[in-house]
Amino acid sequence: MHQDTGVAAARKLGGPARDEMALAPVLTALSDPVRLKIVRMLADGCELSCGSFGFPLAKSTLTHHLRVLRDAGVISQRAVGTSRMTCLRRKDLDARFPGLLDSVLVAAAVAEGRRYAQKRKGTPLH
Amino acid sequence: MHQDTGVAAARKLGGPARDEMALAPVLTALSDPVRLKIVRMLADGCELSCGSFGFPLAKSTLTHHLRVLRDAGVISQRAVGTSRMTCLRRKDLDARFPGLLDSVLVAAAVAEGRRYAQKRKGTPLH
DNA sequence: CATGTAATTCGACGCACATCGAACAATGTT
DNA sequence: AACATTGTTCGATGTGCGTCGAATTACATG
Repeated sequence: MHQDTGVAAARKLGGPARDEMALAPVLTALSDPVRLKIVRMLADGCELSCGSFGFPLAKSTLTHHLRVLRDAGVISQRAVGTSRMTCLRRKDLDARFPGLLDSVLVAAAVAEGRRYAQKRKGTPLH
Repeated sequence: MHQDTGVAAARKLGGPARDEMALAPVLTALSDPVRLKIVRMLADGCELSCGSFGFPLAKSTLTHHLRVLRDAGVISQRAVGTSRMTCLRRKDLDARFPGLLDSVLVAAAVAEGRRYAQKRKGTPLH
């Protein structure tokens, strides 16, 4: 089958191991508006299927973006039926790059003119 | 023929105003290894001339990278003799995107295997 | 088995970017 | 004035990325 080809590779729908996550790919992944939006949608810990994002994009384009995020280690995906559920690898990200994801999420909210209601507890939005 | 986005295109050497700084350009600027290195070199508040970076790059390439950083609002430059002194716009960055720069600097240090010696004290040098 | 749904792979296209060298401009220095 | 130092601007080039549509795989269900 397919086992880690040593460096990089990022096989297995899971992406790189925590220690193998590099900074540049993460920043590159987050620097695209579409991908940043994806990350923001997943920020509350939910799992979404590819079709649930609702972007006006070709499916192949979405697949591409999700692969960039996955290869960088930002998200992970698991197969459920014919779908692929996507979620943030928040724990790994926070462990590897403390504070980075949070500050990017805050910055994204700020840049959008909104306020970041430090959720992650009682307040369920949408 | 080079860009001039029309929207506040960094007309003076100072780059965009604090409120006009956007997130994507900042992340894009930081996602390049050369530019990230530049930012790290400036992280302690020092001012550096273009020649002081010591990169094995053509001067025009360095100019390009500095312009990307400046247009994003990450650095500012001022003319001193025949040199251009470059420094981080830390205050503006921290005000606009709280925690972002610090977490990126920490992440860069982590990704390099080193430790980040939180050398930020209350002393506003210069 | 046939049909349908969900997502990936596969070119292909256009644009943006990192890089370079050469020419230009601005500012010292002799 | 002539020269040296420091950066910028100007093409040019190769690579990578975002986008698409069409073909393909994987799974579910009639």
